Amino acid sequence: MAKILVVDDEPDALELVSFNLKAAGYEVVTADNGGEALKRARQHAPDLILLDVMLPEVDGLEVCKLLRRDPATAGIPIIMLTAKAAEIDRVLGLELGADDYVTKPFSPRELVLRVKNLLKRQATADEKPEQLSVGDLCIDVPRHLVTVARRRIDLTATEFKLLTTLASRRGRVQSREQLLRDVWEYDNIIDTRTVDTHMRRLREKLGTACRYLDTVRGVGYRFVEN
Amino acid sequence: MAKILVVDDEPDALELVSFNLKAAGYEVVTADNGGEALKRARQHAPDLILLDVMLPEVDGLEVCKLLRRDPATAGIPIIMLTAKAAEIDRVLGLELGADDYVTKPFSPRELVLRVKNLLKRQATADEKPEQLSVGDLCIDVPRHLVTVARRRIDLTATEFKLLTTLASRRGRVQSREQLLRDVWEYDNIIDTRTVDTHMRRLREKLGTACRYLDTVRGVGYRFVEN
DNA sequence: GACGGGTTGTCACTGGCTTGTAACCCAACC
DNA sequence: GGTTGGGTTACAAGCCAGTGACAACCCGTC
Repeated sequence: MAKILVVDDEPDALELVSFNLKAAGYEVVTADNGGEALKRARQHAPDLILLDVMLPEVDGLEVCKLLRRDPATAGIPIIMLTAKAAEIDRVLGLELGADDYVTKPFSPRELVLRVKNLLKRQATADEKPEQLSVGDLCIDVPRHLVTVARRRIDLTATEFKLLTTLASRRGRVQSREQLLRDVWEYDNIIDTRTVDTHMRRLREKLGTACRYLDTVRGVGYRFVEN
Repeated sequence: MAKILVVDDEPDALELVSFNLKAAGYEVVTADNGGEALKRARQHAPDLILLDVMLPEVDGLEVCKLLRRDPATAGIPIIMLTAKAAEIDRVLGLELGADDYVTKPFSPRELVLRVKNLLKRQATADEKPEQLSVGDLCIDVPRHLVTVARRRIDLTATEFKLLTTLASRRGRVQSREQLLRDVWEYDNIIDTRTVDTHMRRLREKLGTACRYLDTVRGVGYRFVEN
């Protein structure tokens, strides 16, 4: 199962967390200071890091920053452990890029739940193949290329993003609000027919391949499952 | 609002806690010994349990362990009440999996605060299951797909929401008013036969699977327990 | 800076499906 | 046997997605 690096300078806390993670079936690696943490992270390539903010010498925030800077560890999800809820949500999310945090004192069960959740999110996010293809439709994301039955289709930037967003969540219905958030990056959702219009253009260009795009009345749009 | 099970053998303490929780708007169920606690927990499926450590016969620690072992109650957050702070934080966290503890004597205000906090944490951590399935009926929420015996059933948005609302509260009767609030998001409840009509359409489309939908005369509708 | 092609967001219109309501009927309960 | 409450049928209003048109905008070129 997944390997987790736990970083904390207090032996008791380290023990508490390790015990519970092991009980939940995870493999655990520990470190009791920042330098050690960086070394272990590179060495063991854990699937997730639990990082205490309060550490002697190099503190947790710094460690987090360094982990993110190193390409070898930049992709590893991090959960920060902290005593102060107030300070954290500002600094953490924005500057450092931790993925979640748990405030002390925490219940072991909650911690394990968070770990589980984050690993799951990671797992689903990870499967980001560069090429999506279904039937005779093929989408090459980095090349920004779409083909239907080997014939190239020219899409605009928005159309392409709309298509890939739908295709990457194949089978799941996406509401118009969801699409506006993810494709257009609109925060405040205003009522327009923008999504519909773009779907129409997309379908028109896709020709026969438009059969992969479902409308779910009253809900949104969906890329067919198979 | 949330339902809380309070377990304590001293009537005064029980009364004090109950009173304050009720004042804070919670529904309260009580038990004055371990056996009773286990029974009530299974029976009422509370959202949180307040558990005194010192109980006659089966003590609180044991109750906690047993609650965790039973799948029906394993997911319910537990706050332990104890006189001794020292003993608890190690034992508790490691072996038992309580989520928080409060040392006696406590201020009612603090207790309510802890309860509120834990419920909030729970709410955010809780992931609702994406797929509901009973017998040959399968409901996939993100895909917006319903199948009966592998055959796909086309439902309208309202029908789908009605079905998932009932199915997610399996076994519990939902009044028409409740359904109008949750499915239709109506504030002011007017007396119509809207719910009935939709139930009829839903049953018609579900075919044989309509056996999962009960009518409870004079009360409302229910998705069968199993 | 003016022009032109391409892209994008908004709007009005429309047909069809969804949905709320009323009327009627039947079954269960008293 | 009356009454209550839900099932059933029918229907009109309203909503919703598809569509065509268009103005605003971006961006490269002249």
